[in-house]
Amino acid sequence: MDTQTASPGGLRAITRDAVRTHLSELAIDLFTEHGFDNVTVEQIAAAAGISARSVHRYFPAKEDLVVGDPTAYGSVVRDAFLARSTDESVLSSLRAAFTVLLDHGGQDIRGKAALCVMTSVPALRARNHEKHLLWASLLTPVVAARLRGSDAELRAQVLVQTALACFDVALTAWVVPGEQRTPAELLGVAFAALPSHGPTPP
Amino acid sequence: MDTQTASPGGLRAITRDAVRTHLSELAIDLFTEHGFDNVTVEQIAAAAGISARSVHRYFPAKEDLVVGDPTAYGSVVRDAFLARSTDESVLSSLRAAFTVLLDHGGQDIRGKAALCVMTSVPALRARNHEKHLLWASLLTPVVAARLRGSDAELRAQVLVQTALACFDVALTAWVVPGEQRTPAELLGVAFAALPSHGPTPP
DNA sequence: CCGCACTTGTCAGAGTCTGACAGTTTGGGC
DNA sequence: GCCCAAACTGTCAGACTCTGACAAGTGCGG
Repeated sequence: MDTQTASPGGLRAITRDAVRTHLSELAIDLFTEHGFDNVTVEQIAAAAGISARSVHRYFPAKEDLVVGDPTAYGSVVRDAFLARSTDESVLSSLRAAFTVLLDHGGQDIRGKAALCVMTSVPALRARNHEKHLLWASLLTPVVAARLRGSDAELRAQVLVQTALACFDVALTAWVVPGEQRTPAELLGVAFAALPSHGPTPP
Repeated sequence: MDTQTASPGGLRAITRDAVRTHLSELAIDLFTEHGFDNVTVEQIAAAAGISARSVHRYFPAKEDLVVGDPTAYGSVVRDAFLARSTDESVLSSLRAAFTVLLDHGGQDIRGKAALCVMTSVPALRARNHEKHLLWASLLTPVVAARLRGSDAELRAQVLVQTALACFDVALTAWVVPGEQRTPAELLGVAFAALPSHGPTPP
């Protein structure tokens, strides 16, 4: 039933996740070589030795092969935000929350290959943005709870979207050929571009 | 050849733009009534009295019937930004630039109906984000030219994306039923949610 | 008045995604 | 160890979006 996290109890869910990651890596390799639009789902299925119908059973859309499960890691960012002290500014807490995601993201961010494909195809960037919007719907309520004054909901949306923009820009800058810094460092540079919001926490 | 702007000299281009707006309004009405996914291109074509193939000649994708031409209004924002004084902060200039777009947008923003449909369907929100990314590619160079220090390109991307987030949040808040304020006022509230960037210009 | 460019309809096809059905495999309780 | 229900898979069929090619119609310009 619950396919979002590999519950350790279920043995079938483990193999399902294994097939998912295998299909994803296989597809990303094909996309990087021939281009996203020049690879059909049938070719991916043939390379994996299964039918095209089964590929759509694991991934509802072709773009999900690159973007991954939208529901994953959304609650991770929210919990990381809730764990921060309410003394620091909201943007500092958001910056820390997304840094946690970067450290935790060694699994979901399958190297630079997936990001390279994603940044080069508009349809994939759009799908990735949908995932970010889902994260925003989880983050906005908890952020609004820390704001005072009128229009808390609207201002929370602005702050969350701003943090997501920093996250996106940092990852986009990470995959350019000459770049040497880590994603966490680039995220710090991105947040530093915003107007002062207090000293950066340790 | 040049289909992006209705060059006043061409008489055929005028009718073409008229058909475009007519098709767009017609489609938005059908979408608001039956839902975006429950209306096929053939139904839109039948309602307009033309073939489905011709609809795709005016709009490359079905989503473009709601989103509109991505290339429009991109240069308007850029020129509005360039017209601002370099004394004020970059975010203030961006806020003023998008305010110009709101005043100018009586044509492109075809009432709240288009926005309502757009905000309710994830695929349309994604397509709209692609349009915003095209605007960002025009804005980022001129914004980076006003920044000093290292990583000007990256910091410019952050500021442009932040301004776009404010623009998006303001328009999304505008279409909620109870809202009374104008888009320009909501844009001011959105920018005010960011950390202080100097006094708001007149 | 006529040529020419633009527009339109029709046909055909590729590709994505979904539902239904039947056969097979496998996990887990007894 | 056995058996059943549940899950997985392949195959078939269909709807829909989008694209290219070709022929026919329309109106502007010289």
